[in-house]
Amino acid sequence: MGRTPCCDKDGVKKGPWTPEEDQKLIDYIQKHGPCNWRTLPKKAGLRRCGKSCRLRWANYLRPDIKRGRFTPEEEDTIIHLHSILGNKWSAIAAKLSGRTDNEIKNYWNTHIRKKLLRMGIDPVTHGPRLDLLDLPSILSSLQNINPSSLLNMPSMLNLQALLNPELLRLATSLTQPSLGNPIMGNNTLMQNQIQPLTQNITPYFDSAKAEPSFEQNPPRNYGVGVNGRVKTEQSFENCFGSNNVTLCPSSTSSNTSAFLSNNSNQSLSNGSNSSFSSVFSTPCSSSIDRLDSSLANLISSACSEDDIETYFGHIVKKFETPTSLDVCSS
DNA sequence: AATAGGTGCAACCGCCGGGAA
DNA sequence: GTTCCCGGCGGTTGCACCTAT
Repeated sequence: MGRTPCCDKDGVKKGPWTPEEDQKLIDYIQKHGPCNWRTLPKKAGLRRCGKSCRLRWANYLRPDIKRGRFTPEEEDTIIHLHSILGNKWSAIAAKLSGRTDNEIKNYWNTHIRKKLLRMGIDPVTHGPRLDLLDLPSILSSLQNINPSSLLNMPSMLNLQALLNPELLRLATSLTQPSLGNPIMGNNTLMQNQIQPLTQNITPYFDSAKAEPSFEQNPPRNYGVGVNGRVKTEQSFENCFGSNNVTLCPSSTSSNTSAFLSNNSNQSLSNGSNSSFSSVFSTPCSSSIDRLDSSLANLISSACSEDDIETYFGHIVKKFETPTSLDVCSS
């Protein structure tokens, strides 16, 4: 049995609200409060559906609604929350006082979404646009890594004071045989070595300190982060520390994809469309020297927390996604 | 000046979950 | 346990306005 309509369709007005209708609704709610939307229109003298009244009140007439353009801070908040919550507009609206879910949804679809697309960022995953990536070459180059090199992983974990925790997550993900990881297979030795070491990781990265406003640290431009803000020297020092790392601003430097497709031992400053890349300077930290060159290059190729997180997030996710073969074999 | 295409946003639609009967 | 109602949510539509040609 289907639901009965929320209102009698006959005689119910649709379309834009007139100022008179608005006033009737406001008057009624101010007098009686917003209760029982189904019966409200009749009592208020409106030829409208109760749902329409609720929407009009919630999205337009409510006195606590903030009008006007979204501030950069609000935009940052929306992007951040969307990366966590997805299209949960009401949940996002709950964190932004005075903004409605409808308003945020509209703003996302008309402004932020397009802005992210222009920046090469997938507005759904908040990772790089997969339609711009040569994913097969990325995956094939990863598969070319010598598995024995990953035995140095504990050394890499010693870098936790320097490196982005997302890199750490990547490294540990690469060693998870349970994820159908094509590199490690069922290497339980690796698992046994890595698992204990990853128990007590305390990343240096402090998201509260990352990416301070451009106004505070304008001098050097290291590219644009996911939220569109310009990364600065200070923001990277906040992420990685400044002792062993030199960041190289570059407009045409290699991105992770291009680097990985080379499966390289090379520096990364050639030919890419990445908004940011950086390389470790020489001398590298001694810890990095201890790593296998393939893995070291994997790490050094992607000092941008945004780049590495998004690129490898996709790759790891790819590993985690069961294929038809996986399903058959299990 | 005319008009086609793009943009922004209010409003609608269909579906869902929770709770009352 | 089932049915029904209500409020709420996310996706989509329609239209006014803007911009480029």
